[in-house]
Amino acid sequence: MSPKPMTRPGGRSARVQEAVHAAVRELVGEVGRDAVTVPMVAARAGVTPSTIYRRWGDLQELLSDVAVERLRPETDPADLGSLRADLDAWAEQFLDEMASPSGRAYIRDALLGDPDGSNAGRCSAYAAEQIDAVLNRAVGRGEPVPDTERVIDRVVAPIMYRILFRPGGQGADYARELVANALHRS
Amino acid sequence: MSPKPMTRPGGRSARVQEAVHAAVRELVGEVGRDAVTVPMVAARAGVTPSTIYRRWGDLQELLSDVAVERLRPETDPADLGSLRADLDAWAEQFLDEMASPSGRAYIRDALLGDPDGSNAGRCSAYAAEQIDAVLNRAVGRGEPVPDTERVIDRVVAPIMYRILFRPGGQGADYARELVANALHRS
DNA sequence: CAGCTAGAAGCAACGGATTCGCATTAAGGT
DNA sequence: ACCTTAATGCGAATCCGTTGCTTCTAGCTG
Repeated sequence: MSPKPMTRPGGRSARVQEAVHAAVRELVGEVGRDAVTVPMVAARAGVTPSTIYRRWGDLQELLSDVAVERLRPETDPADLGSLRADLDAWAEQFLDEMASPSGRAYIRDALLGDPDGSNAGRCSAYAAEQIDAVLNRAVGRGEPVPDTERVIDRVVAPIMYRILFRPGGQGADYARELVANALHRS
Repeated sequence: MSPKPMTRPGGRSARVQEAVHAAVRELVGEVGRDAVTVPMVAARAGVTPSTIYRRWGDLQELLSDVAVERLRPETDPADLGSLRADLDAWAEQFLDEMASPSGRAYIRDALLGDPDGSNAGRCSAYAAEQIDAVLNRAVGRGEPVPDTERVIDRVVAPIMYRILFRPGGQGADYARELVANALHRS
């Protein structure tokens, strides 16, 4: 949960971290992402700026940290009765959320302050978990299912690539087409 | 070639732009990307910081600008006699270049300081051009070829996704596997 | 070819972000 | 309950980023 290994997770550190995260969320909503500064966050969180610089090192790393938390899915994928329906629904929702202006901003922030790629790795893990849940349900139904990696390569990767490298949104039909390709002769 | 429309392409502006770009390349190599600052670049380029801020607005946009130029492929894809061989070779080289630490850094920088996504769009266009060249050659040979979009979705997107979101490099065999999937029953 | 115009770069000063050393506090273990 | 040490608070010094104004030069016009 913390960007740098927290050797002492107890009370105060956790409180500070939560206060800072909350302050970032509030301020981004109030003054806009580009206007947020470290001293501003520190004041709102009741903390000194040096604390933030020491723990996160950088405004970008802090924003990256917060962005990853907002990219974490809150609910399990819906169960619509079949693998195809579940994947279609999940891919459409994923595309919608990620392609929205705020979604794009969070993705960019998450990648931005992330020298070692660990935050990006967490985003990828979230998607993999959701897909695993869908696939495991399908296995329980006795349906033939593709590999998780295959779904990531065929559905998640193209969606993210287009969002990042090809401004100009894609529709829900594109998501369904990708799902069809992923399930084809699985 | 310039981030903001250059209404006066003549002598001085062009010289300044080239000097600044060269300074960035040198400094990134010398002190590392994270240690580069605008005043540093300005001093090296023999320019005042305000000039850089006015033309690029931001260190990130400047780095993005330089990164895109370094991501531009210098040579056309090799002609090895068959679509499969050409695509294999291209995908392997692409993966190699992009997955290297400096490649990752350039990709991140290109995406980073890019509010409107135009730099990212250029990167995508570079890859599309290279793929088009390979596919057109194959058409000339009478080979059946997949759609460019299909190759992007099946080969380029997974590679970029893994590089960006899954630290922990992929080998050349992964690139070949993706190409095989893209050509399968094309 | 000379003068005009406007865009681009130089200059300087201000405000704020970032860093650093040192004192203080509070976890976690003994 | 005490001790060790990580983590935070505090304040000063530094450097970056920003802005208004001036100067210069490229490109146009007559």
